[in-house]
Amino acid sequence: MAVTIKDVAKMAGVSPSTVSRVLSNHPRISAETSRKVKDVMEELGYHPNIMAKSLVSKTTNTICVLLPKPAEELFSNLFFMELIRGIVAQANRAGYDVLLSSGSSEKEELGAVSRLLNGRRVDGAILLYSRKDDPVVDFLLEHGYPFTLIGRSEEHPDILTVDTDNVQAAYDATKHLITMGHERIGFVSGPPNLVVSQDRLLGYRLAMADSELEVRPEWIVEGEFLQESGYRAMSFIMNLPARPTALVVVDDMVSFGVLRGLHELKYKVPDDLGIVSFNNIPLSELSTPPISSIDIGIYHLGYTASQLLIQAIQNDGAGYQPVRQVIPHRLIVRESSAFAVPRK
Amino acid sequence: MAVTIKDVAKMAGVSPSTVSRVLSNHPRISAETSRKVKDVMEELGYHPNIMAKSLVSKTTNTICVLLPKPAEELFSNLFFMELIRGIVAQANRAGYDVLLSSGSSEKEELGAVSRLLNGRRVDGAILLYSRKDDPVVDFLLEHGYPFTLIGRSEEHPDILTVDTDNVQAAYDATKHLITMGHERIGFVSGPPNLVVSQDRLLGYRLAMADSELEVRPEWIVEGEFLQESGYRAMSFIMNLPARPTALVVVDDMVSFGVLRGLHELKYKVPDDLGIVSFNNIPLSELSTPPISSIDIGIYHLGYTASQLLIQAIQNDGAGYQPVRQVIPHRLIVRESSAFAVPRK
DNA sequence: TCCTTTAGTGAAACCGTTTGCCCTTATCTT
DNA sequence: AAGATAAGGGCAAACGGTTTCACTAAAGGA
Repeated sequence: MAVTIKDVAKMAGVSPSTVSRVLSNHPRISAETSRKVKDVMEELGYHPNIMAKSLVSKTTNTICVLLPKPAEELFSNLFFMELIRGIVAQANRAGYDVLLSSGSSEKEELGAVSRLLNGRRVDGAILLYSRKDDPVVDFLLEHGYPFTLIGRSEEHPDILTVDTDNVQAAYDATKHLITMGHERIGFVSGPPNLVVSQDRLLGYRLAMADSELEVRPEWIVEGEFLQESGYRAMSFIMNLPARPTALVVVDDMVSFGVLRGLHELKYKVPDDLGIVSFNNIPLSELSTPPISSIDIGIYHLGYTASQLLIQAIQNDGAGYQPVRQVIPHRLIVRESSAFAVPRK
Repeated sequence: MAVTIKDVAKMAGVSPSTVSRVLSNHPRISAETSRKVKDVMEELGYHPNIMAKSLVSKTTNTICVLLPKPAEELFSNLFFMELIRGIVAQANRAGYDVLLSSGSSEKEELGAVSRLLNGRRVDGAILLYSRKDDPVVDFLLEHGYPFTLIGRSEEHPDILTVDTDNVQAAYDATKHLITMGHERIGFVSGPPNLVVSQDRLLGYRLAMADSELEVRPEWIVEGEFLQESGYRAMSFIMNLPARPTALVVVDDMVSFGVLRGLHELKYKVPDDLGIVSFNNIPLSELSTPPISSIDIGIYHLGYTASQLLIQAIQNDGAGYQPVRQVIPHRLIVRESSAFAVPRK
């Protein structure tokens, strides 16, 4: 049987309340008593029971990270790993624990959220990315639970979010290729129902328009955030009669697919096709060739999401206003866009 | 104010005890009462308070994953991602939540473990890999907390572990290269104080000995589980007067480093250097060229670790005997070891 | 018909903390 | 010197469940 606050109290010759107050540094405890109690705690190896504490304080010092439904595959993406790493680092620093939760179906997903939040097991949640009409967002909003969304919600512009300026990022990426001498530039996009896909596509279009370059519809290919998509997009694009000399690719994983396909077909990067993509996951610099990528500060994104969530939790009710925080990005130029060899 | 068991009881015209029993499917509740109570729960939107439940049941239905100290870098390794993915999947299936915990220093690490276990916030822990003389292992053992170690402990052979037969795996990898016609084979190892490094090195030696092939000391290079190590190992080895024609590499991430270096120096894989490595992380097939790798079933490893831990928790005390479970591995042959071009 | 089972439920104690309120002393005020 | 104030602690009631025990009513046994 574990040693409780009462055991300490008895041994120190004080009441349980006093021990509790020592624990929370209550001002009305004399230095002497505090000393004495702490000694006893040490001696007995006392550790406060977190559950009991949570029960009465109605706060768990725990947040949860909700892995999106198709987590099974996506989870393999280093992107999420980095995100979680940032979240955990900041949460731990702030004295919070992080619970990981995934559901294999949408129903399960909602069930898990409901169990965790309604069951008062966690104080708030982080959503790793934004889908359209996300029922989880609706649920959280409806119940007034604190949460941070990584990304941007079209339906709910006024919730707590941490995001990249994806339009600008894509603009920058595209401009970079243009600067390197490319004129025929394609775009490999993600699922059209993800806000991030839309934003990046828009940025690409803006940059092309600004430079008065033509954008042919067949140069824009949609897919998933998976390498297979990149592979497919690549074969489609390389078979076009007038094919682009460079590609803006929505995600590094997708670029890996493109790269692999090109390698199989004996094409050279960047000579035959320049590439720049997004996210700059830790492996972007390790591929052959290393991929130029927009660094969106994934770790930082997670770190900030965690920070804001905890702030929201702690100021809940106190007229807390949700924020939309934008994390700056920057282009990392590597070999995949090294120099232009425009072909006519 | 959230709706409690008492509210339900009042509304349903029964006692709280009855509601509680309905919740836990107690056999001695009439179908009629059960029906009635459940309706009321539904109507009121009742959700049991998990903390309260934990307090009295002295069980949290939560396990924690302890990220090793230098997690900051290692965490970027897809290996851990896969592991965690497996752990979470199985835990959730068994009705357990997973808490992620990392400490930036060894002291913090132990503090975290102690807080979580002693504070009764989690029922058990999973250690992601085994270090020599791990103080965390000592702590857990000393207090009798259930835990699973992924890997193998030299000091404590009789604890619950899930592992790969790394000796055999390395043997297989090496034999494969030999079968492909290689005779001069080197080995890029990990930190010497990790059991896994030792075991794999041993397997390599055994295979070489079995085939009566020479192993030159300079063909064995130690490093970290990081790509930089691979890069360094590569440049060292390629500068040897009589260099190997193939390499067994202790981890895929390290192979990426090797690959990158070779690419920079315009060497071809597998023509100039055959490579086979371990773990088969999801990116192994995406590199250029794709890496032959021993698939150790990372996900499965995590899944099993979780499963065994939960078993141990549930049978704790009931004469539970720790197990050492070995997950089978298999070689995935890809381009990096495609066919031998032995050089004299 | 009377006694023992058995099924179904309620009462109350308890899990380990926190905290509002009250009660002592010791220290000031005037 | 006596009432007021302040400082330091203790009591007991929550927090939201679970579980032992006791109780009632119906059923079964002799």
